[in-house]
Amino acid sequence: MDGRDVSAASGVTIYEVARRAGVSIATVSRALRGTGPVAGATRERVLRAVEELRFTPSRAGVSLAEGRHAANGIVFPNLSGPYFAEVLIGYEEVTSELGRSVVILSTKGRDLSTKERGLSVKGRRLSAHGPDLSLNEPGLPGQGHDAIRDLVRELAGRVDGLVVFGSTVPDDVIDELVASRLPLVLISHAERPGAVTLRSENVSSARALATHLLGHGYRTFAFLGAPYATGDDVDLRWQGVHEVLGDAVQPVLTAEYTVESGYEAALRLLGTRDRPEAVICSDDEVALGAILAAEELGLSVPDDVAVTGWDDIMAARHARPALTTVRQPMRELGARAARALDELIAGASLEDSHRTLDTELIIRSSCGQHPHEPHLQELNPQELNRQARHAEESHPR
Amino acid sequence: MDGRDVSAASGVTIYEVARRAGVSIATVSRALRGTGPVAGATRERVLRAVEELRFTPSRAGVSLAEGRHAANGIVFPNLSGPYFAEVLIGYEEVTSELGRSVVILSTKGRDLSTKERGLSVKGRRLSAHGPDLSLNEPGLPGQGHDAIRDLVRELAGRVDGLVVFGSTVPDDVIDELVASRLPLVLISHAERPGAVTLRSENVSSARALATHLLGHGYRTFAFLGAPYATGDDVDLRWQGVHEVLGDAVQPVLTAEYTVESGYEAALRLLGTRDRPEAVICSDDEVALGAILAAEELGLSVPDDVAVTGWDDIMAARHARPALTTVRQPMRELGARAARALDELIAGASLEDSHRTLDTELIIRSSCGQHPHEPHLQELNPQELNRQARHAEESHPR
DNA sequence: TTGTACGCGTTATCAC
DNA sequence: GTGATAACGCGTACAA
Repeated sequence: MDGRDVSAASGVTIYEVARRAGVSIATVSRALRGTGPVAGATRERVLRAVEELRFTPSRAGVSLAEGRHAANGIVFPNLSGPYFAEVLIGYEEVTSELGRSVVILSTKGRDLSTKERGLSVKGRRLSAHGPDLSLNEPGLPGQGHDAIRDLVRELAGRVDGLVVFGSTVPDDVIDELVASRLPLVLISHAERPGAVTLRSENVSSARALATHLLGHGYRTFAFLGAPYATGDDVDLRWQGVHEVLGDAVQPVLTAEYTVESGYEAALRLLGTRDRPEAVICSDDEVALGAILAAEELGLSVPDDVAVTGWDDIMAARHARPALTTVRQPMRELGARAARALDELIAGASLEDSHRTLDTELIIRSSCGQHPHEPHLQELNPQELNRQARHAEESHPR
Repeated sequence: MDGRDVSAASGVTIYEVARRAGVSIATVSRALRGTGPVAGATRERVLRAVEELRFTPSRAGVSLAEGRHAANGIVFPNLSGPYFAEVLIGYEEVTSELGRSVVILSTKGRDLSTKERGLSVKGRRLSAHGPDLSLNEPGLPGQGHDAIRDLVRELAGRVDGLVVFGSTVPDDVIDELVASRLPLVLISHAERPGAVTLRSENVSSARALATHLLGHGYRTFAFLGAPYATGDDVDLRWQGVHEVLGDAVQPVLTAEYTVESGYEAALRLLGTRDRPEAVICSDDEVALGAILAAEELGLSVPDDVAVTGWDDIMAARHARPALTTVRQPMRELGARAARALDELIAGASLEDSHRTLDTELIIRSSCGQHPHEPHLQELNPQELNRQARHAEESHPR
């Protein structure tokens, strides 16, 4: 407990350096950060003293004096699975390139509690069936809510700006952050006045995907996923799909966005005689689970049932059958969020900027043999002409 | 650039709260942190003022005054692939539970440059063949080295302690950290005086794995991996394998520990007529790549060639064939590192503590039909009795 | 070119 | 129970 050394754990202060170099602390500071003039000889002495004493400026001292942290934060729900990790990679890379540290916060299973979960169908909401969706230990309502609020406040206090994934932080906490004028970028969150939002496109990609499946001749569908809040990615994907397929698609909820959850839900869904011809999954991990379930049930994908994913994670290409999916630029999402945040911090008033990144429909074999385009046209001409952008196995990056 | 508000971006200071509540800043501080006595009525007024002004103590001010950051750091090479992400999950969870923030630093492709890469065979080193292993843009030697040093110093300056993965930070930088008396935990790094190290067991697990494969009757082997520094995990795995198999195992280097790298290297390795009967991979991702390569070449796994991995990532269980591997407790590794670091920060002098976590040999189908134990015994009795701990598909966690 | 002195926002030690 | 006030380590006008 001699921990009174916030200065890089070395305890050496600028005063000691100054004394050793025979100058004032102002000169040391100038010599070190190149602000203001310093005579060559003086600089030499200072640098030598710094070297000998292994001086590193105390981060807390610098932050206090500079009025900034030189650190940015990011809030995500978890790191299991490739999606958030990929976004984080892009975010960390750019942020660190900009000379700022990265502070992370995972909200894990902490419940937002005030939200109702389900899929919205034209205003109404379908409640979840299947396993109990309360992933948390039973407790007072709002418990996780308050815990998250505290954690986010703590984080907000030590960074110059924050990136927050949709559905990880209660909206009133978001509002609080906006009100505090903390530079804020929301990823995959409904647009919000005062905050910059960024996401990959969902609705029209979903329409294109659904249309493609119609072209295969499928007529009964299930949408497999665990949607959370209105306006989040999966909710939008559902909307796009539902728009094209109407009552032909049936929503089925999983507990989480994981392989295991997808497997379990698909096992139930495909175990019945009136199983759908195609299962559109909220994301690749759920889809991989669905493929496993089909295999378990002795069903062939895509002959007995077609399966599609979303994201185009690494495993999607390596799955058997290779997974038809919608590729979204995960790393770029993180990278762009980092840059937008940096601009905000620099003072840019790009508030109320809402950017959407393009996606790409990746047709592989899990949705069946690819019919000729002309055939597709017969089914839904105008829809197809507007959207469908495909790519056969064009390598990412 | 009105950024002079390091206090949670709100700009409200303890002085304003004090004035509004009609008390001194000392009382505000006491009321807020429960140190020292405060009259009930006074406390009420203070708390109300805090609420009304939305006051949050400036993190920089607190850090300076308290002499600590309430944040811990972690340095890893990258986040692509499940391994480091899983360790980070465990680390973040415990650290955040302990009330501390998590600052991350990814060294990415930055080269340590002074290291020679290869596999050590009884003192000698085999240089890498295959693709050029310099993953970086050509540059001055030591360039990445210095970049990492600066980044690590920066990180070290804003945390109370650091967890560092082996082979991500040059040894002299590690020594510098140790010398600065910054609480430090090294994961999968050779033991180092003054630093706590933590890792999963490698050598004897590798021996058990090799022994198991011998039991299958295989007689020619390849060890597929991209070893980096002496004493890192893969180096130890190689040592264990080599100890049992001797000249029957041939080391083959990949460019990275990724599916792609494993695929490419395995494609070359298995494309020849004298391909090994079994490929022992440094980790699951490389192994998944090897399986893909075999498939590409029309070879059956395990009938034509056996493949094993290491780690037991999620995909290992779902691969086809399911991957025989060595399970290591990735999340627990991160969690334990966090706890050890916390103890160090709290003042515990568990320096020179070197803990090794147990692993578990997971036999699945990628190494062939499982022969009866008695048969194994005939081959290498004493070796087996000492080590082999198997488990058939016992679910992790 | 260099030094002095103040401010950054808290915590904590004393007196009162 | 409460209030001055001295650290904490650094950046930077301003003066010299």
